[in-house]
Amino acid sequence: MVVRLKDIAAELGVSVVTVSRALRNRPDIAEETKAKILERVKRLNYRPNLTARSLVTGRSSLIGLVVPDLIHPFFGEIAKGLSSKLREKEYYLIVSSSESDPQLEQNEVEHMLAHHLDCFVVASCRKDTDSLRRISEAGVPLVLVDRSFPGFRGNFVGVDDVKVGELATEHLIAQGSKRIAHIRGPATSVGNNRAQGYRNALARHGIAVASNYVVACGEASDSDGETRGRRAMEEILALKPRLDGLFCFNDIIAVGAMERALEAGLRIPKDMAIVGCGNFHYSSKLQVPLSSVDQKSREIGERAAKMIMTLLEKPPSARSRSVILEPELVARESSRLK
Amino acid sequence: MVVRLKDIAAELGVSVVTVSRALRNRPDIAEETKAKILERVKRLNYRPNLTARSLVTGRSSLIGLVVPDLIHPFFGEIAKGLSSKLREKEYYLIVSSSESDPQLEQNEVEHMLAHHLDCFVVASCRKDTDSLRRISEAGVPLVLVDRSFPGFRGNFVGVDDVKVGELATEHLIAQGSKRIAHIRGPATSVGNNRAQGYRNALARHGIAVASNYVVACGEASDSDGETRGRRAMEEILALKPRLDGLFCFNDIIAVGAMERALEAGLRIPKDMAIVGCGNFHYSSKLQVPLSSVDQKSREIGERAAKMIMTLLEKPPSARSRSVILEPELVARESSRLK
DNA sequence: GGGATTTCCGTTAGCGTTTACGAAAACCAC
DNA sequence: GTGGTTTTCGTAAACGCTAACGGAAATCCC
Repeated sequence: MVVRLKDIAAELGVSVVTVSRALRNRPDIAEETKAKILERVKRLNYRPNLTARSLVTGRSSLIGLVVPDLIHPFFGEIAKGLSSKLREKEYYLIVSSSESDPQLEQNEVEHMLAHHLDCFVVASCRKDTDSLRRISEAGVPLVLVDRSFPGFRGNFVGVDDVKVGELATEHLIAQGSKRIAHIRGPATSVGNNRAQGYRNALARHGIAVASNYVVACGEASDSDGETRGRRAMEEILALKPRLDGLFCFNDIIAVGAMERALEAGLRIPKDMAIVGCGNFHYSSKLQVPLSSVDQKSREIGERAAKMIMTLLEKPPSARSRSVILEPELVARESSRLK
Repeated sequence: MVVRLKDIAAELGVSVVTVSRALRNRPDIAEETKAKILERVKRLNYRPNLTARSLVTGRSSLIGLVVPDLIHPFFGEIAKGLSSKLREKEYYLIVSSSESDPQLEQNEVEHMLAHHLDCFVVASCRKDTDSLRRISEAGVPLVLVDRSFPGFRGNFVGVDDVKVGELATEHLIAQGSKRIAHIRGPATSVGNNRAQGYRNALARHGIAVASNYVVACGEASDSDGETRGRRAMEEILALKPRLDGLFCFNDIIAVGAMERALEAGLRIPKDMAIVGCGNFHYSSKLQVPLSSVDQKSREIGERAAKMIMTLLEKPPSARSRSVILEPELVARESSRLK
């Protein structure tokens, strides 16, 4: 049924190894026999069994991607960027969603380890670095995306999240907002850094940071991000005097918050200017087009792919590399006051 | 470094096969030795090398998913549904995006075949069935999702697209629209069936179908779906007398069309009621919340997963199975006239 | 208590490929 | 031509695991 090296070898009266050599373009084979073999290979539509190859070479051509959510446009973009670059080198992506469940993430990593992947790309949803450590212990290269872990040395590709917070907040200040709230994300590097950026910007402009201006909305997982945004907005609406600016951890939360604010009769941006983060492709089509800080998701995927390829092709270096991309503000109606 | 069957066997003074038996819970092993082995396995954190296992069993625990676009919420949902169900049986998903490029799809299928996947799930973007045929010839089970091919017998999971067109159009008629346009999709089963449903509904209500009421927008790939929607709307705006209803092939196109219509000064739904398809999660948040026919994307993924599991666990039956899900209309403001 | 089962475990072979090594053939210089 | 080098190919072993078989020990039955 399926053609093997052996079949081609038998047909041509050469050894299996010779065929293998022709296929991998090895130098120690005569041009003439190589041509003969390749012709037959093509005609029989032969494809090497990568499982067998993997077993002996120890390389699977498989890259594992673990993200909290496959639907989330941010991770979708990363997957797309990764996939398109990896394709060129015939690497394939095996994906898993942790559903923002730390235990599930750990399980998935454990299972994927059994497949002997060449590299892992992980946006971890864990508080600790247990799953990352397991990967490293297994000797598998690892690239973190989006979320870094202060205590964990490793390769990383992501955006400068402090800058994200600064950019958004500076923009709100520039537009004239005086009392600016922040609906913050979870206590990950991302959530912390964006909040830090928010505080930096306020401090730089001599604005005192009122602690009740920062509202936590818990794990901003994506199925209920909107609901969380709505709830957070209710807290904000209760504050006196009324706030006039808001920076949200991400666009999903911003959507929920904005909806709630509109329901409460606020005019956006006149009564409250809002900036989100993520610049999801639908953000421009909303009831009030949402200003957002672009996280360069596509580029994160592409740069991660590039990093993987050097990781796998160069001799393994102990040094870990970081790529920190610059975020970019996309101003739309939700914050356009001037 | 990494633990192998051999290591455990040596440590315990038993044969490799015995350890293998304990791991796979085979009957022909004493409870006592099994317990002893499993304890050691756990302590050493052993995981079987699935590559090696795959080579001998011929089963990889890997399912291939080929879709036109990873960002598209529809396919994202399918991937999520698939992944969550497959996880239970420890199958993993290896994904590839064809970027709506038929040649690329063919290449990707060809490459993935080399990985000896247990099953393929494909939403093909080809006009012919060449890539599907290659999969079948290789003896790999195949489940088509979303798009079926009239000439091709095979397993299928999707929504009843004729019904989709009927549902949308009937709804517009019920809302009082008299002259209803359709921005149709590509000439695939999906595009054709939805257009057919549109015509069915009109015919059923004795409304003549004007051929220039149906506007083709070409390959509705997703990066430029909006632009295509805008362009199609321009054609529609040029028609006299002005149309008052529109059914769009999908929500992305609908977004573009709607934007263009609003720019032209039309009020939606008053001047023109619009229904899209796909019920993307952001459709409800648009400038004018968009009515849409839900295609049950999540369920498609889950049902496909279920189908795969019976395909792989039952002895291979020659009969191919189809699961046709019922679409559901979600009416929102863009079509609410009464 | 002897033959037939049953239970348990080991030996052998093989999955399809690559790596390492060695040998034959061809070529070379003098 | 002889010795050495280069080119080209084949043989053997291995990757980590499982399937198939067979044999020894324990158990059973009457």
